Amino acid sequence: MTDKARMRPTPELRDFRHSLPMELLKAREAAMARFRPLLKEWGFTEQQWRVVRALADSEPMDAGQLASRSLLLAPSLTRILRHLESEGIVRRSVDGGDQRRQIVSLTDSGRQRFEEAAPDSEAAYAQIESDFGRERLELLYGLLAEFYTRMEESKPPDRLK
Amino acid sequence: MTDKARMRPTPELRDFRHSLPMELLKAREAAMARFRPLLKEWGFTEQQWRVVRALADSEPMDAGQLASRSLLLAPSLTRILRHLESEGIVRRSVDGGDQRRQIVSLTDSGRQRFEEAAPDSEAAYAQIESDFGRERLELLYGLLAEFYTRMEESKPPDRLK
DNA sequence: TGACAATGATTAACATGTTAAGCATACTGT
DNA sequence: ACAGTATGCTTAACATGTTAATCATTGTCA
Repeated sequence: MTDKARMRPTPELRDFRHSLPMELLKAREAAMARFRPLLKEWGFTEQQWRVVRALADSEPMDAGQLASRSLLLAPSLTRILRHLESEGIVRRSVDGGDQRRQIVSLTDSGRQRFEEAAPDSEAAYAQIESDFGRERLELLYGLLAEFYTRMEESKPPDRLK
Repeated sequence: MTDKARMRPTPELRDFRHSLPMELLKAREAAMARFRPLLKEWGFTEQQWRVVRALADSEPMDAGQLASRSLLLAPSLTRILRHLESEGIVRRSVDGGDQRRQIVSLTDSGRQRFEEAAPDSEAAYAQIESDFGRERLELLYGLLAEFYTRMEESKPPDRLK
């Protein structure tokens, strides 16, 4: 690790643009640019859509699992569920066995709204796949998965399981 | 586009976890987990640090370039600069040639605070590189760059140049 | 069983993300 | 010079990110 530093001609830092978090952010923004306007048409924010998708995938679910699967922190999820509930998209109830747990499920109307918006979302995804190439996309998925696996192995995190 | 849908045995959507934006987010979170606590020690948020880094890299700069290089939207940058200015970290002045432009530069104190925090940041980056492997990291950088290049080519975006 | 720690969710407070609107300065053509 | 438009930044309003504190319910163990 000092080896690399020693070989540098100057003690300057690496080019500040060579930052992994920023590169990941740029790529993510490039992808989201394909989804955001579309989701807006259907009345969902990016995060609301993640929640609805997670529920549509396997419902019902307690809030903890939901947070983890939709990559949201608890306080954000609390607010989002309050909003989605007021829109009649989700329903909350307390777990019988553990009064602390919230069981969340889609309402009929919620599932319907998901099914309306889903084809557009799928189309955007297919377009990305086509623009970037299926093989390269799979390679990228693999690298990303490998990356965060390594990160979690070598340093104990407490966030976003 | 309908071709692919027709070939599916069931009309179900792909596994909702197989979402590129979410995978990018997970990877980014895994990386940021190494930086956030450290930056907090030095009194910077992630975004404030991006701004200070950009300035330390090439100063002075107008607000437009700064937004672009630190991957921030204008309204966010406005608030962050107001904060950094009140902390005595940056200084703002109007461009002589174009009264609309803000020229932003680091104060001596700002540069000093950057130089204090930078080694920790570099160390965290070196650790990530070591944990994931230099070659794989380079491969990932390349794929990410290729990805957003493709995204920008095939669809005209107006965000985060 | 009764203090005590652990857990699941919410609230609080501040920072940022996101879109649209606003405002001042600069540019353009006539 | 002047109306019209474009540009650079700020404000506004709402949604989410982030950390810490709070609150109720559970689990533990003496």
